[in-house]
Amino acid sequence: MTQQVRVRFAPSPTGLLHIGGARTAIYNWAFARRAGGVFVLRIDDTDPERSTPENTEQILRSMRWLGLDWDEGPEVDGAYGPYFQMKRAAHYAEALESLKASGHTYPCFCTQEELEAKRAAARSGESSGGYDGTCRRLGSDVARERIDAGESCVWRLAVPQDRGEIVVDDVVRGETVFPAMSVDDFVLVRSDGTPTYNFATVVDDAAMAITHVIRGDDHLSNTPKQVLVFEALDAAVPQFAHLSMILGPDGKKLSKRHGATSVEAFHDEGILPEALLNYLALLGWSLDGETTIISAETLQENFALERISKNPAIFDVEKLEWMNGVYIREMSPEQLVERMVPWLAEAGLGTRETLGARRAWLEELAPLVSERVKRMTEIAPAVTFLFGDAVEIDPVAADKALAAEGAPGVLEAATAALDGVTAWTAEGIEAALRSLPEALGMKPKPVFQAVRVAVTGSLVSPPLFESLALLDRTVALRRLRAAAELARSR
RNA sequence: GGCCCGUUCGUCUAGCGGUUAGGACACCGCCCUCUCAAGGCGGAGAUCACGGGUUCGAAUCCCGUACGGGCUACCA
Repeated sequence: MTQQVRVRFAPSPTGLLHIGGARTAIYNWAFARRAGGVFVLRIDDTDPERSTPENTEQILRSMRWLGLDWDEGPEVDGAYGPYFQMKRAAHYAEALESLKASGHTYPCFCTQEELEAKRAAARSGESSGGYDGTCRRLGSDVARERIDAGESCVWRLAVPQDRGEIVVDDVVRGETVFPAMSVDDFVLVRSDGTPTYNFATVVDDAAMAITHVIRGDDHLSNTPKQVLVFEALDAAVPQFAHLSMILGPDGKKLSKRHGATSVEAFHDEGILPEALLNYLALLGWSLDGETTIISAETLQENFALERISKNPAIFDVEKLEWMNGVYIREMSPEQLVERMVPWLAEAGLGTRETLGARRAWLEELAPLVSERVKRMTEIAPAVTFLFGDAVEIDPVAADKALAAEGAPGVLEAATAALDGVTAWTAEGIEAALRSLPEALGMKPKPVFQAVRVAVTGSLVSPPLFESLALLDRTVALRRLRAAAELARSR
């Protein structure tokens, strides 16, 4: 019998969903989908100091934006809830009781100061570090008395003395062996009664019947501890898969220093969710070594833990941008318009309503910009000249194209030619302007550059004829005349 | 310090005993061209971290070393 695959992504709401967490979530999600299993979202909010509801909201929003839907978790009821650790106190209490009954835990009365002293001694001396077991030797009667006397204590795991080696079966790393000696009697429950991470995680993973734990590399060293807790609880140990870290361009752990690291920041900076998902999926996993563009569907159908790479990966924004450009170019005009309207509105080029009323016009504009932008944020600046009457002419562009020899004549000729165009379409406009260079005895480039600067205000723009066609003829002519005036005055 | 993990073009990776070490981003050149892009074609770029083994044969297996990283909390 094969049991149902159940995986979980367990972010801590002490911050936003960042790139590393997002990738972990993607892998868990894809793995669950591929296996026809269940993807659980659990909020590990056991740090009351730093956890906030805003962060939780933010995380949920980022997950949804990326298209990572969960089967159980916040706002999605399931049979294994609640899905906030803060609401699971009863489970931890119950687990602690069972550990007390089986003798796998003991109370420790050592103070912070004593522990600090022990640690300092251990560092300078020989001992292997970790808790020295003072309270483990106390004897249950004495312990009982001190608890009854109201002395506060933590509960530590009594690591079996004869455990030998702990073998962690990791799909990514292979079998990793830890000497049980290297695991000390760590704290399960704090003196205030709250569980520590290594305890809560295991209690929940066991209670939620998690079959595969896919998480960051930084937890690999915690795994032997957790294996011991699973064993003490007499629970099945899940299959593990530890993912390498994502690093910044300098090879150091990714942080704010490296710029945007939260999923939300990428959204704000014009990255599409499908591109981020694609990029992250391939940062540490590969379909075949050839494929670079992969859809969420393909990912769900092909993701395999076995193809996760072991080495840490450096986050390369340039490649992400390239990928984002690919997705922008792949969109149909209708799709692109749908997606770019909010960005245009935000840039002040209209409201969603006024822009919505110009759908057909926007759909003609879309293909003109789609192949020259990498991020959604670049669209508005590239098409601003198509909105409004006048255009602001870039001084450098004016110097280069308008102050050039013959510019006034070019602009006058262009004005006349366009004035006579019968069909105001890209084709009609091109037909009218094509013959201009020859008629003026000039090379094509300076002629079209002068017109471009006059109409778009810039030396760089979408194709001239198509752009003109999207402008009102009167607006275009007015701009040409204004530029001619400007050119003459130079 | 102890215990773990990692190391193939600048970057992401393919490779799982025999390959001219493949692909993608970035870079360079050419073509296309009204600018910028996009696209097409081509190029440069990896003594597979280093040193020992095993083997007829090693990027691939084993052992060291170096470098990088993680854990070693009443953080997660």
